[in-house]
Amino acid sequence: MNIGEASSASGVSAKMIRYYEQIGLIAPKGRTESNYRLYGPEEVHVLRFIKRARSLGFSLEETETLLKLWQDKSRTSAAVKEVATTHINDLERRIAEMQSMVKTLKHLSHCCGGDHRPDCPILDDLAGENVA
Amino acid sequence: MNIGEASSASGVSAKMIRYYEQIGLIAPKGRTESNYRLYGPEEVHVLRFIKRARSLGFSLEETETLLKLWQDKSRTSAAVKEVATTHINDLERRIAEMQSMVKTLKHLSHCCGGDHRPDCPILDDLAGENVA
DNA sequence: TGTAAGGCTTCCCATGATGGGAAGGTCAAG
DNA sequence: CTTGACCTTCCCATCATGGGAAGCCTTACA
Repeated sequence: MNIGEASSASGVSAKMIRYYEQIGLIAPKGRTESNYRLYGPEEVHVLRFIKRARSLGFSLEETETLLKLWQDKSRTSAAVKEVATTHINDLERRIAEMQSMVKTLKHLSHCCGGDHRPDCPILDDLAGENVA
Repeated sequence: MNIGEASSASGVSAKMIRYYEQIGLIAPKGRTESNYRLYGPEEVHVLRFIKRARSLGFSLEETETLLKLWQDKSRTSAAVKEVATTHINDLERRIAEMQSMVKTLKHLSHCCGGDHRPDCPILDDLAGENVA
């Protein structure tokens, strides 16, 4: 199967498949005489794996680690769990940061008239004027 | 004041001050004979404004909008509030996405032994095997 | 059989916000 | 007068993705 078919079978764009190949994540099974990349069901499976990992927020580097663990039959589930746990902690840290932003912004918005007048506690806060 | 002083007075790195200048966010008050950038308290105030906006998660583009509104004495607070509201919605959407990832990952982690054995529901999920 | 359409190749560029670092000019203190 | 700390511009890297050009290949149809 060509790259276009592998793309629609996996949901990963052809552009990305080539990029993943470039960074060593996945190689085509071979090439045709005319240099077209060739993929089999194995490769599509790997592409789906990558896509699922990305959709759970894993970086490509983490995804590579997970992929290697997947292919390593002598892995321990502890090793996998550690990658996941680290990622969960990272996500939770970022969520907390954003929630803090939202909290501040909602407070400022609540205090802002939102009318035709120029007075605005949001701008006052950004300008460092301790009004709100 | 030179860029170094403006940097420590505002908390924005010299590198970033130059970048913000490049994209048209802030210009130095002038230059010395030897081409050094010169800043006054006004400019430091603007830099602090930018920094605060960034810390609330606004993009540089949104920050530019807010900066223009700040400097426009005939702005309406409604215009400012709209920028903030859009940003809040964006943050909340991203928070929800990440929370969904965390939820899934926590479930998978919970089901994962985390021991010396290779069996791992996390990998099974990534591989598309509907085990967990 | 010729041609047109669409798929494939590689290569370069852009994003957003930030940092690293080199090469070279400037300033202030000793 | 030298040294070190500052400043200048310029280029490169990050992370994951997309856009697009130039050129080759394949397939389908007239």
